[in-house]
Amino acid sequence: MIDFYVDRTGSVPAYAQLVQQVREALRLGLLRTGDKLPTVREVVTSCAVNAATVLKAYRELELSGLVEARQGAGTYISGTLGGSADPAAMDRLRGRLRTWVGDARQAGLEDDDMRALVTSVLAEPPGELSAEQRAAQAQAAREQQNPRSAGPR
Amino acid sequence: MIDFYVDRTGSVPAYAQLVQQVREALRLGLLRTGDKLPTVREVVTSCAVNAATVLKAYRELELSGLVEARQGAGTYISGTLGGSADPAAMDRLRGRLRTWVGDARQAGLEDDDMRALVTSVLAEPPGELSAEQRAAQAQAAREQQNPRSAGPR
DNA sequence: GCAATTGTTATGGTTAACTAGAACACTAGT
DNA sequence: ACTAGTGTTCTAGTTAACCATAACAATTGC
Repeated sequence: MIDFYVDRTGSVPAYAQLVQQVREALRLGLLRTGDKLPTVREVVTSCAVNAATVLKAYRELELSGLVEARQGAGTYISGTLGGSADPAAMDRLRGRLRTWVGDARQAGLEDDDMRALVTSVLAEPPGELSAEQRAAQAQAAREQQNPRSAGPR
Repeated sequence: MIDFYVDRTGSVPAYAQLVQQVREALRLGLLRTGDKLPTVREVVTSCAVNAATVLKAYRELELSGLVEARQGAGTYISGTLGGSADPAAMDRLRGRLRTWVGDARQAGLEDDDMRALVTSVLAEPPGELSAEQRAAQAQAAREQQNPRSAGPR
């Protein structure tokens, strides 16, 4: 059971935070089709928000086909998000990212610095790879297909 | 000269978008002390927002010590953000991240999937559970929630 | 059938973000 | 001194998010 966390100090609407947490959990595989979301009243008491706010979040999720609400029963996951990726590949990517984050922290970068870097790289137009980057990418792809035969790091 | 971009379709306040763009440019080294920001009226015409909105953004930046506004002259960068990291190290980290993003794309991940992964890794305290352990925990929680049925209906 | 639980709707009020238009105050260049 | 460009303030209005309360509707479990 996902448990929500709402931060009212910022300017991010509470309902948007709830929606985003469900979407993120779906992307990470922490929620699957059939899983039950907390009831509206549970979220109301645990997050100190209004029922209409929770309902707005759940309704937005339902409109995008991610959940299904049934009166008297509850709200259940009914869709997927991106999760078409192989869990094992996902896990390898997470491990490499964890290493990268560790190195970045050691270089003095704060979390926000890393987030800015990610935003910047994701915004770069794809397909402008240098030969060096292409080689590195090919090597990494080989390692991902055959994780046992670890090549030069 | 930075040029702002404001998206009014979402629920993110316009002034917050301006602030965030300046902070991000500072973190990436795209803006330095002494650089001039666009004038209030320039932003008003280029982004179709109100002068009060731009002023609110610039004021917030000034309160956090990042910029300095001088009447009749303009608004200038007067502070730094995190960017204490060595530019060369920054470049290396960017290159590695670019490779990682390429591999993630090849594995079928969308940009939002990667963002969720980054958020998740940044949120885990040093020495956190591995992805497999987290998945196992999520599965156990699901089974405890729905002991006999596999889903709704 | 009945009671408890759940999602849903309705009404009204509060607050903050944003917009609009105008005017003011300071500075730099001529 | 003058003009133009700059940041700044003011008043007023619109919109959206959120809260509070209550009632309604459908399902579940006994």
